[in-house]
Amino acid sequence: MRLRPPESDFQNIRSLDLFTEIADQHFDVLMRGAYVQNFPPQIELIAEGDTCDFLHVVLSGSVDLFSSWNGRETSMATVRPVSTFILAATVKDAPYLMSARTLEKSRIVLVPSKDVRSVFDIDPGFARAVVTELAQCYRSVVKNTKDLKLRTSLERLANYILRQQRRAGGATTFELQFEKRRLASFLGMTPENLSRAFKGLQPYGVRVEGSQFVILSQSDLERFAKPNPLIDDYST
Amino acid sequence: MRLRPPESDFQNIRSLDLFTEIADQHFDVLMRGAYVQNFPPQIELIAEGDTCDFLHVVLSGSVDLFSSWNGRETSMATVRPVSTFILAATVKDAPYLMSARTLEKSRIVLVPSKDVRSVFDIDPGFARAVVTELAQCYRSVVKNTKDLKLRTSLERLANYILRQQRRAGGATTFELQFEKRRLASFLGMTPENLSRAFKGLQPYGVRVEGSQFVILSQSDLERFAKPNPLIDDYST
DNA sequence: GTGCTCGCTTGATTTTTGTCAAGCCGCCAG
DNA sequence: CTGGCGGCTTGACAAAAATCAAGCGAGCAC
Repeated sequence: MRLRPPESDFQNIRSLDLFTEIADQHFDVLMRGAYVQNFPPQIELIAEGDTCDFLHVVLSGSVDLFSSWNGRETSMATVRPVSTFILAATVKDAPYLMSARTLEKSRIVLVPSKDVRSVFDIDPGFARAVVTELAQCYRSVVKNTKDLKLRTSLERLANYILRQQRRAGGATTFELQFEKRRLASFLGMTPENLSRAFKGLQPYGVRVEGSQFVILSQSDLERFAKPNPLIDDYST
Repeated sequence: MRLRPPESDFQNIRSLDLFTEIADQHFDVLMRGAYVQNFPPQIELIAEGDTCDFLHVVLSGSVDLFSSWNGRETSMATVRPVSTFILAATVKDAPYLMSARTLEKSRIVLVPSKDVRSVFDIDPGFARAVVTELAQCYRSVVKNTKDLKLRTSLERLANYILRQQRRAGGATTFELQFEKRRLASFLGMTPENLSRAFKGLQPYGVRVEGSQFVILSQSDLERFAKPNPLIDDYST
């Protein structure tokens, strides 16, 4: 089942921000120890608390990061191609704080954590990329915390819709990429409340039909949502 | 007002995890560009959205990191000596996501961000320390998010009390280091609800008198709080 | 087709949390 | 001492969110 990554995957991985500045021979070191694997949907890749043996790179498909406590569970983030996850656990050699499961059929590269750490120590370009990526991750979580603590669930949903619209290229119609129950969990609410929240946004020109979102009035929605780059712009 | 750090401060800064592995001459570079300053209480040091010119190091006193949106405000973290803040904005050269204000009279070192970035590129020991520190920060925020999303406010308070107890060396009696209103904000609740939550923990053996916390029954409190290292252990 | 599952929705209800208003109390200036 | 201020608490109430229960409807096995 486990295979060395073929040439075609190399290019995908190499094109990641994390690997653009790495020296060729160091990239080769990482890839020599790496495995690529195809997973079916709904497979638990890692469990929180486990020790961290591999940095994961999602080449295709998508992965849900989630956490549990006392019988409750919450979705923390969705990882889409091409990006990495659990970089922090990798560099700290600490246990995972989140579990991960495939949402759909996914192709994933596993790079041994100790290789990542040793290349970090000898390749300044890679070191800079790791620190930039980590800072990016940190800032994303901080933004998420601000979203959770400063906004009501209706405001979170409104801003989520605006962010997804931006990701979809600004179109007034776009698709939700996963189940509504997962969206509810990500936004910190119950599926029932998400249903009601969709209705609550109708007065601001939002229509939801199945997994299709339609924004009838951009200005009304934005006036209500009050998006802020220091919360909603995930690129900085 | 602005002064180069005197020798006595050097030792404090040098002893930070961030600077133990840095080469002497690189540490000197950072300190040559640095300023040390004493601030009175309640001074806003940085405002979210500002560009990041300095890495901040708290030598004494304490600093509150907080964020605002749409007229609301929430406390994100408290920084105590000796540690740094806004490392992520520094390495990314991106705008601050949080504002910072002194809680009490505080002594703070300001290290120019560009010096931090340039030393990062030439000093592998420092680079490793930066990435470790950032990973630590990231993991702390993830834990905080899990706390917020998986627990009720009463459970958050119970676990907060247990964490503070640990910080205080495990004693059954210890002091809250700041105002209750700030604790309420940090825990994501109103001051009124915090008051009621204190009462709600009385059946589990928690007594609050002024800023004094007394744990009458460790086991009852722990049975209710269900602390978990993947949320409550800030050292890993 | 029928019957089933599963995710989503809806309504009724309870629980939790926030808001508003008032009062208490320690602290400090005058 | 006295008065005022600010933080904390309390109670009554309103809003938000979770829970419970039922029903809908698309997809699928048979």
